[in-house]
Amino acid sequence: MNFFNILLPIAAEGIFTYSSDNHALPGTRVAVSFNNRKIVGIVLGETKEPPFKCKEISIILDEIPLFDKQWLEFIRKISEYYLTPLGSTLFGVLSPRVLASSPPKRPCLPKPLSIVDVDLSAEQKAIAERISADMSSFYPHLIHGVTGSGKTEIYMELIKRVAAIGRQTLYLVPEISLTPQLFELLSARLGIAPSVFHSKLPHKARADAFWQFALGETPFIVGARSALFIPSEKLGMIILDEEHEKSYKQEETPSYHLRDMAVLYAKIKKIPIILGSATPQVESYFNAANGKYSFHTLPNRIFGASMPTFNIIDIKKEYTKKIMAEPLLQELTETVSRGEQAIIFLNRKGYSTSLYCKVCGALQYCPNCSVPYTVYRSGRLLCNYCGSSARYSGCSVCGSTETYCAGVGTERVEEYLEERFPNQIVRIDADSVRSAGRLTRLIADFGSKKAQILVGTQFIAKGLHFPDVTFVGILGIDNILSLPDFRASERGYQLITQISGRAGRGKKCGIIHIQTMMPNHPLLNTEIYGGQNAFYDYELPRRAMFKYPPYTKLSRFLFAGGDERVTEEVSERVVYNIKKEFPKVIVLGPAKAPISKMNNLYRYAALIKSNSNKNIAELIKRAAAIFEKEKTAGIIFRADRDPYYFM
DNA sequence: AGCACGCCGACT
DNA sequence: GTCGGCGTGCTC
Repeated sequence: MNFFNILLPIAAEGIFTYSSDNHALPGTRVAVSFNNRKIVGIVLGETKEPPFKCKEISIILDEIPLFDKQWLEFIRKISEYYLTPLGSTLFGVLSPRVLASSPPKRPCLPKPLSIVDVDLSAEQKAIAERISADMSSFYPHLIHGVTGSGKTEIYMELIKRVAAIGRQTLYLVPEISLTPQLFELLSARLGIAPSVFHSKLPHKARADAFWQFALGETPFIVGARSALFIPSEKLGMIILDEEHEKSYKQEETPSYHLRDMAVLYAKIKKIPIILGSATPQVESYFNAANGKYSFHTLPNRIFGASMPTFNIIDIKKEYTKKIMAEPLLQELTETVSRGEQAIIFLNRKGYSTSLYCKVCGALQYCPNCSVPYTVYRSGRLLCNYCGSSARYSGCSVCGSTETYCAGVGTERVEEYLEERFPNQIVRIDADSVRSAGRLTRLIADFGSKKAQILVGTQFIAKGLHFPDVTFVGILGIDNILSLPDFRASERGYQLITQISGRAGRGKKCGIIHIQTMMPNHPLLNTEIYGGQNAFYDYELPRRAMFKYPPYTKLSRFLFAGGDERVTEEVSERVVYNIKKEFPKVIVLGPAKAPISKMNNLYRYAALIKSNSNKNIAELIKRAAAIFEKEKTAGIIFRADRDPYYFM
């Protein structure tokens, strides 16, 4: 009888011993009975007979190990870095259903399509050459290319070169359903229907795509976060586009950042990784500027399309309940009458961000969270944090039904514009694009010029290409710049640059109109947008001065519990001890989190700043141990390494 | 994670 | 008197 350590995808350490008469190599999948249910796990290795009786492996599923040593090492490193138990890590990176799926009986080779080649520009060609000079070692690259500079064409060229040496490319994008235009491009350049992988696919399709890539039947796969964890022996390159996207940071356990994990995996696999963005994250820019990544820049748009110009509209003086300032509306009217198209950006969905009682003035809050309800045109109230919804039946304080709305959302902008430009409005936000088909249709409507004006949230900031858009209106920038987050400036910069990138991609040039109450805010100084490095030259010294990344490493502790006083006390005891034990580390807090109650749990947070990664793992482990000792029932502790969310 | 066991509130 | 709420604990 042989004994094996099996890693199971469960929210715990997840390593259990099972026996078998047969032999199973590390990395092979096995089906076992666990707590009276059937579950598929991964063999970690052989072990000696344990002092307790153990169950037998039901079936060994693979002849050859599906997961190689490097993959297992990768998962271990993630578990160590984010201080997440190994089983939870496995559960979090690979869906148990995919893990349990079997390879299709027949290989499913990709369908060949006709190829449409383009000539790369000299700049594009030079970057492709430099990157492909060494394809067999770990080599991180950052391509900093302005919007419309043709980064994607470089990726296509590299995918071809990697395929030519019989290896595969993993192409990671932030939100796959938002890039319908990417599929056409990939098909046209590479001559095969791209294989895609993301968590919204039906289970069967997801399993098929997983196996297609794992078995090396397709030269590349386009995927969202979860695609990084498809094992592949022949993996030859990773591309991670829009590397600055904050959606790459996973909020669920393990709370990893996909960029950091992709770089780690490339290092383990000894392959090149290409990060691309028009607005790299400050940390990535810093890494590239310091030679940790190889730095490539594309300063010009292809086909000579010009960069847009800015128009800052100061609404301080004429601030009324008007949704758009008079000059903005006028410009919009002129744009539309010239037959050109416009995009209006606002980062708030729904009709209005707050509902007040007209009689007693009370703001109507979500009953579970310290957050005002968002109002929808349909009359529903919805909490964006806990998901609770209600129909308004009167003020929660005085019962009156007379209300007024403050704070504008995309639905309200749509309504406002619909009155002025009937049948010319398309709205794209998380509510209007519940399904991928719906999004494709809305994009097609705008692309075919059935509608002249597109209103939307962040959804419209990336990737879309409409040559006739010459007007971009940004309404919500003040909300973003005022967030209590050290990345607020960076977000503002990225958003303005990315949305600007939607204008003037054709022959005509575009104008970006920014409506603001803070016209003197440094991020609205157009010099910041005048050169590729200007923002970073402004931001890096500030990060250094206030001891923020990339100059320090951050972690965030969050304590949440049903009893406010008890939660606060526990957080104080844990943080007090940590401060005492780690005097060299800066610990801020604990303090009430900006959203002080969510889902009926009161929240306290602390921020840890340290000069290096060195002590952090130890510090977090200590904090968890102190918490275990100090906690009372019903209190949760979470440590988030490299946090991106501070609410 | 799931699933069982276990102890306190509103119903036939 | 029971149904069921989800808090705690265990799974090789």
